[in-house]
Amino acid sequence: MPGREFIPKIREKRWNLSEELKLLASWKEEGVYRFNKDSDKPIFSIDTPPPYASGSWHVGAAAHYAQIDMIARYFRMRGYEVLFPFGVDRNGLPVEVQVERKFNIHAHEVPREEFISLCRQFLDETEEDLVRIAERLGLSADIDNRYKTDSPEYRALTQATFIELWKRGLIYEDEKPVIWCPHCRTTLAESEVEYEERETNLVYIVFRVQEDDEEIVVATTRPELLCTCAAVIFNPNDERYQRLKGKHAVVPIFEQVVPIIPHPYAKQEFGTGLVMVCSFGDQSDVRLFRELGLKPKLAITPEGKMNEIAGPYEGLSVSEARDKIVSDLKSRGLIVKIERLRHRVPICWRSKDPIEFVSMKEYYLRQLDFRDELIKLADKIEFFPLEGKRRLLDWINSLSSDWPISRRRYYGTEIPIWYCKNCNTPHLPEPGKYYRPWCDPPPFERCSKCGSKEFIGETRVFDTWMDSSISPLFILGFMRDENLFKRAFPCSLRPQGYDIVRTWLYYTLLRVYQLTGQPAFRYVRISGMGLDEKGEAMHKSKGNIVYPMPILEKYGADAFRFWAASEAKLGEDYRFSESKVRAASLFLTKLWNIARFISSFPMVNDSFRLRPLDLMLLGNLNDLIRKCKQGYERFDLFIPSNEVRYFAWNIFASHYIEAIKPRAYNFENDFPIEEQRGAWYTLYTALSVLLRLLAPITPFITEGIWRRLFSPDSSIHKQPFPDINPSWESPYKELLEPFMQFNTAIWKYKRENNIALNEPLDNYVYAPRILRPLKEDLEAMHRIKEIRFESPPVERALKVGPDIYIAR
RNA sequence: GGGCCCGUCGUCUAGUGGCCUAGGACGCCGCCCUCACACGGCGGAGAUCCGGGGUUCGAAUCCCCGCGGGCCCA
Repeated sequence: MPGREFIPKIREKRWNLSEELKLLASWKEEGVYRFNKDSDKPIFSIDTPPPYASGSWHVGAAAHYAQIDMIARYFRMRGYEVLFPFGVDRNGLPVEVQVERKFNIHAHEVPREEFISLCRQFLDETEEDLVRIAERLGLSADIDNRYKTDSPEYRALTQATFIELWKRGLIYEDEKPVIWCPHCRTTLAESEVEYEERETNLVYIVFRVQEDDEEIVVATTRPELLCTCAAVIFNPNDERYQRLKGKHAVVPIFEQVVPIIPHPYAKQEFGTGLVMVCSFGDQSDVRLFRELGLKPKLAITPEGKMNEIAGPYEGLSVSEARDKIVSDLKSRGLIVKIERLRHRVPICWRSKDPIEFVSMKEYYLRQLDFRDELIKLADKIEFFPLEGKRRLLDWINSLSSDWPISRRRYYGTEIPIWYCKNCNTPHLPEPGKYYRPWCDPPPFERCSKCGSKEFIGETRVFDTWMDSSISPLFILGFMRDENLFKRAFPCSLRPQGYDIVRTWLYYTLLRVYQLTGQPAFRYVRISGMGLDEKGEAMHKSKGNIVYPMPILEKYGADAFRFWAASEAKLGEDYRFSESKVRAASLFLTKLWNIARFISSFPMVNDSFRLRPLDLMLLGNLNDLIRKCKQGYERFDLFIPSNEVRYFAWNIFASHYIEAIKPRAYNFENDFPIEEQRGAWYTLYTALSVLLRLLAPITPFITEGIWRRLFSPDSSIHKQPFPDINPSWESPYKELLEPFMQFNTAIWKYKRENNIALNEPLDNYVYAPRILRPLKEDLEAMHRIKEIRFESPPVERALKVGPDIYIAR
């Protein structure tokens, strides 16, 4: 029985998943991925999105982090010192909303300390969950030293940057109508507003024209705002209402007299074509008031109730007032009709309650002045894919007000200001420490203006994006480690989803530009969203979240990671599919068995001679390296994962390995020993390349094979990424296609004629001349009596493939 | 209402004017334990390239008009 002499060094028939856990432990121990800030290597830094600790990851999010890890690993193999931090975002409204729901409380009804500690507890629990998944995924990030955006160090930096911007005059306080969430009781930024289709009533209300007592009908979705109505408008092209121009309308119930004005905002098809302008039903009301020079009256309190301006409706909630006023109008016969209407309602991104406009004194960060500069700045950053930049520019162009950065909430970074109790002058402390003005003693002796010794601490906190938007500065040591910062800034890569371009990306570019005058990043990678098996977004409320842990336990991190790499073209949404994870694990088994086969032979480095068949493979291996590198460099893992899978399985295993078996075993001594060694050399060389091409994507199994076959003591993750080898280039490269076609043709013929693949083929086979250099290999591989490279005898030849014939 | 993006087998995708009677992977069907692998091999079915019109000797690929989906702004 042949084969006895060659026993595979790898005994197991497949990769054992429990080895993943052992490797995790040994990597940790060996510190394979540790960042050395004193290294001479160029630094590649990644501004990893700090996951928000208010919920666990679903498979889509886990896939995103796995992708980022692959990029980190690639650049490490390319010789960069990779700064791959891991942070957890813990500030802001989202956690407060969750805690309020969980304990059924309202933040403003509980002592502040108590509420904060409930938030912290909640965050600690979910954070633990995130960390477990991150570790199991094999993220080569510095998870143990993870940063938290609510740590004193981080918050001190947020405050320090605020103090800096304050000094530069970029912060101002202003009382004006703000976007307000009555549920969260806080101001919101434009970016925190979402829109949702909802059904409401469109109420047709009778107004009287003051000049001639004519009755006109105005349609509105916000009848409770009648008391703030300041004008009625119609479209300048609307023939029906030209006669009203310059006249005045009397608002029912409240009897205020308002001008009737032609304005293009009024759509002729909407309602009656007459629209009332109130302060404020929506954003366009705000604009119209400004444009028409009207004086706003705000009738809604921060609690979402009507105030004294609403007269008899004072104290009612918005929706109660709406019902009440409709029934009052009805009893006076002032309602013509009520229609159901579906329209887009602006809502709070967290509580999903409709937003209102209330007048509030808030701090603002100037951003409108920076629009042109930011648009120019975007050109200095490379976007992958390019479309991500469009989203950013669209958003910058649509900004209409400065950024309100103060929030009347509790779980956030405190605004570091004390006010003189006597003259109210704001005092800012020295940057560098973490300040809590609502409970800390003021760090001032006396007021710089009036000398008073008493101060009142600010109670508001920052919009959480004030924290998140300095993440690249934080990780690079801004204001804390100037050496590192000088070397590493701008940050190399920002990876993120397209859903937070207008928030995280925009605010980061704005703030980093204001603080440093430079683009925050060299590259921005914008990925798509992970969807469930049906292609729908995963939401807790929808109950369709697929959690990663069970998948990781069942198929292993490598299979999951391979799926994450191979499923989504960069920038496109991707669906989760368990069967594709399983398919990925099948490929890993295939890879394992390729290695197992190769491990039957000794690794050789000399006394070998390559045959054309070997050069054919190696030449194509060069092309593969080229393609993979290009993919990695565009941060697109889809390319290397699919290219390597195809090459390893459908070229290397199916065709090359099958073809060199007779030579690698060489039981009949058909080949000189140097050529046998040539096959061994090629097998190991190809495997080494394939493993290293895949190492960033599937770090576990590649490491497992690497340590068994190549180097027991040193990690594959410390190896250089494969380079093109010029000596592998040869014209034999072109033989690959015809070679595979030839094999397919013979296999098919044998099968159709009930000849086992290992049985001899006692016919002459005619093949295209180009294959002549492979004659001996092909004859041995298929056990063909003889291959001829000439025209076949027409009458007795059976065509089995392109230019391939079998003589009968 | 305006702007931008997208639309290829059931699913994910290749494709950037001729190599496409559209390639691969998963899934599906049939046959086969061939000495690395049955978590394997071989073969098969499966796409009028969203619809319509045009440019061109030639279009999935370029242009126009629809339809559908997404995002942003009104």
